[in-house]
Amino acid sequence: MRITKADVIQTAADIADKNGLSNVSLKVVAENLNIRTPSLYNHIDSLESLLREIAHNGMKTMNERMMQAAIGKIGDDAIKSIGITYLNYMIEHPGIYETIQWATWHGTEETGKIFDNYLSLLKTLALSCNFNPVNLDEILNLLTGVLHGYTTLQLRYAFTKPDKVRADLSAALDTVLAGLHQKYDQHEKEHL
Amino acid sequence: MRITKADVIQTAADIADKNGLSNVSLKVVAENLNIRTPSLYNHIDSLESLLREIAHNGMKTMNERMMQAAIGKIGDDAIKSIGITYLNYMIEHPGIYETIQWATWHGTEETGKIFDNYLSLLKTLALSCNFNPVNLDEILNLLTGVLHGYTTLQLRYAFTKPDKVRADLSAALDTVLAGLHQKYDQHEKEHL
DNA sequence: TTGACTTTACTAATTATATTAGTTAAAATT
DNA sequence: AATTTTAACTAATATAATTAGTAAAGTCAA
Repeated sequence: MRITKADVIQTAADIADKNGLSNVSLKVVAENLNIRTPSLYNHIDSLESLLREIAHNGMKTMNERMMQAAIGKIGDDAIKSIGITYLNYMIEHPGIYETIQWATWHGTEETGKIFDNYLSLLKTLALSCNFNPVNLDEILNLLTGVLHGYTTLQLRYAFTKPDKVRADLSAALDTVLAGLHQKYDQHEKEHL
Repeated sequence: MRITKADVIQTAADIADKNGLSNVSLKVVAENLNIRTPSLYNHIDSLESLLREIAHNGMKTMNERMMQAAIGKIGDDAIKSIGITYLNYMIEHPGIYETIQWATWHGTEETGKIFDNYLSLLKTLALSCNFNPVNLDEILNLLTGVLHGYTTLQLRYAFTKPDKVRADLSAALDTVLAGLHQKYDQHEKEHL
């Protein structure tokens, strides 16, 4: 009967997934929780901060899932695996993903930190691809960019043809990785 | 003294660029135009539709600029050129770009049509790269994805180090194009 | 168990904004 | 010049976020 902060965030996230971010209002969240709107302020600071918390929760969950997905894998294989995991999360939680994009523009330090955790995972995996560490930043920028852009633009097809979109993402990552290997692969020193 | 629909959109777009999309309200737009809020309804249908018009205007302008930028160029050169143009627009008009992203989620048929024009330009240029036309869709999806994702994620650095971000985007596109060529280049028929 | 304290709910009131209705004057059109 | 359209206005309404102040229920130490 008593409501916790986690309940509030969860409920709001569910509404976002079902009806879109623009339909998340304190009024609707409160109704879903069977409390009055002002009571929400016992758990949150403002609507904005609630949205940010939805985004942060989502980002953290994605990070965890991607870490899980990378376990036991290295190189291109690992990169593609987390890419598919990223896409899958977005298909499952389009509203949360929309909120994450909102947070790109309305984020705080915390938002940046969670994003850095993601970068840090990608960095480890990129190193396992045998790329020259000197170019790591360029490589990360490209990988994060492709993932974000590709999944966002393909999301509208992802509900009707999820398998095709997944396969296409995999192919797209193959292409990008091919380019990266051609350009940044480290050659073993031949004569020492 | 009399205000036109174009004035309203322009004013709203300027506010978005200066203060961010979330600070675009009918109240503020009206104040900037020195009219009362309800008078705006002589020009627009709703706040939502105004935002959509900002996005559509911006997308059309980008399309025009990219077409200009592609004139006299083919192949990788042309692709990179429109990529830089895309990034430049975003740096100049972050608020409009934010609105375009909003329209990704709240778009109409019209939004789709304008996006198709962009795709159509990219398609022509991709064909001039000598890629196998069979794979055109995959190629377009990757190119649009990289452009959107890369620019979005790099925007925060783009104001302080625009030249670096531009150079990095160029390098990233080189990488992607290298991958695309390796995978999709058409081999001329050798014996006819 | 009781009493202090904290948490979380409530109602009532305030503020801000979008939107509608109805009106009028200027501009454009015939 | 008469008519129609356009675009401004004021006044009113609706909805949502937020604040203030209060009460009940839960927690915990003595």
